[in-house]
Amino acid sequence: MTAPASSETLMEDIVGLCKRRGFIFQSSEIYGGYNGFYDYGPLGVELRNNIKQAWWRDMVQRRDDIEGLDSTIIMHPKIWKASGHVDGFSDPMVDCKESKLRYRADQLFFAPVNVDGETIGYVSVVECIDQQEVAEKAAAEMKRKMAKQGELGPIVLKDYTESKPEEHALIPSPATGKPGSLTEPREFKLMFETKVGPLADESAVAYLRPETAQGIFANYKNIVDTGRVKIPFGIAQIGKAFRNEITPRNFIFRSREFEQMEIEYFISPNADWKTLHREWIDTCTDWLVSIGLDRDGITEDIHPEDKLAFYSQATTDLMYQFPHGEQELWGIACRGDYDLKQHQEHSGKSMTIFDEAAKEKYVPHVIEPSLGVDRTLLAVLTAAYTEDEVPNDKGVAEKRLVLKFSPKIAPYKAAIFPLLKNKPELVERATALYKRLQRRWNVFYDASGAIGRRYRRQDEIGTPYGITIDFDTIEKDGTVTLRDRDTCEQRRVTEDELFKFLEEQIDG
RNA sequence: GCGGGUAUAGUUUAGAGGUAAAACAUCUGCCUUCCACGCAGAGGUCGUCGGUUCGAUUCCGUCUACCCGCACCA
Repeated sequence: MTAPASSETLMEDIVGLCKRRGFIFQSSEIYGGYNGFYDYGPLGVELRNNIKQAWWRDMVQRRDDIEGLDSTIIMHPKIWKASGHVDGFSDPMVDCKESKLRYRADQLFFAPVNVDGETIGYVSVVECIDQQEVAEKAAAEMKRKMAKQGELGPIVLKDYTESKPEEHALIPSPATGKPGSLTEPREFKLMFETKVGPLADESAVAYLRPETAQGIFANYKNIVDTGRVKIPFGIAQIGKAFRNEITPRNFIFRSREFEQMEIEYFISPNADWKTLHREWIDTCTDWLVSIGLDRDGITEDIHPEDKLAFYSQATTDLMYQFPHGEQELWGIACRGDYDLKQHQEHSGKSMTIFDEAAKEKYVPHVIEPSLGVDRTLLAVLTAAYTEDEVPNDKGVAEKRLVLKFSPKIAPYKAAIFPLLKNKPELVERATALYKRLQRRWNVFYDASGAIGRRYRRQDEIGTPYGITIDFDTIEKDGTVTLRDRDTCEQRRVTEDELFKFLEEQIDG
């Protein structure tokens, strides 16, 4: 009867619901919107905060081996030099206007073809293992086609970033083999730049962080020196990060301003990192299930060794079935000692730690579980979005839209209703209960309209429980009705039972 | 960035070269003893800028945003 959203839920349904109910708005909407930026409305900010709080509680506060951190968004530019982001995060790109293909300029190679010292044309090739061979074959082919006699000169491949402007019109596109369709190399800076201090010259250039991880590495020494930490231990951080994505797409899945929840978990270089990696993958999966994702919807994508980033020993992504397809949700990477070694080298400060248990000194290796808040929120919305049918007062089945959030992360935990608005004794009793509950949880009070309509409204924003004050409450035993969002079933409970129940469901 | 499509109330849509309509939602009032009840009221410079025209929300162009594909995503 119920169809868990996942694949058959259209992104548009979720976007529409988010707008209609005040979860997520497009940034700067009154000025026509701003590509890649989103704002969180009254319900969205509650959901988002609840996700972050659940993560912080489970990963930091309820663990003995992880410390928290909150570092700045703008840090010393040398950090990004050391991490490799300044060099690696801005790639000049070249487009082929004819084939619509795009190449990274440093992966597109070309060479002039010389016959008896005369340049008869150019060949180009996309970076590959046998690129020299491919280029030489193309050059020989060109010589043959042009029916040139003479000695073919050596083919010296250079990448496109080394090309001279006058050569651009002569270099063919690898896709078409014809010259003239390639654009000038254009820089796509993936880090946002700003200037720090009153002087706006080059020396003042600083970056908005493209990840929170480097703030952790930069503070590693501080925490080792002050935190009484012992290997293995982790440092966790939640914070905004910024990437000037070429194409932000798919709602909040890829945006230019986003928030990360990252842990750097430091281990001995001699540790069995494969086992520890596996443990982290399981911990992360369990956590996603605990906030309401379907375990069957989570799959593991193990990056093949030859495709790994240069710093990585192993990476496994937890994938989730989003409305736009199965996509990366949580990356769990074994980064070795690359980052700490880089900072040790660039800063000149020792990043070694003395391992009391093993009586040895080393730069620890690190496992990095890195999760996006916004992606998690989208996954939670996807998992929660459900259309089912419930009978109305005439017994006819009617469509119902319900967000089945886990009580832990639901924006409102419960809604309190007086059965009727025009009976002061009901309103008074309901208001009193509302005030009591509000001291502890984010709850909602609603007196207007038919009771059924009020239930449905709460269903659509994912409030797990409805509490109704009726005539039995004030005339008989003081019990209230507790209505379950997912089953629509009701039962009578005393106020004490109510508090105990909510405590178990929400804080448990 | 490229190609294609779209843009009308909070949402989903209708509409005609002559200053706009429906359903649902929202808010207010009345009514209502448990799953979208009923009645009365409230809301729009038709995405932006420009052009054609006596007159443009409608036709044309620019920009912006969104959707689909390609490419990109250390």
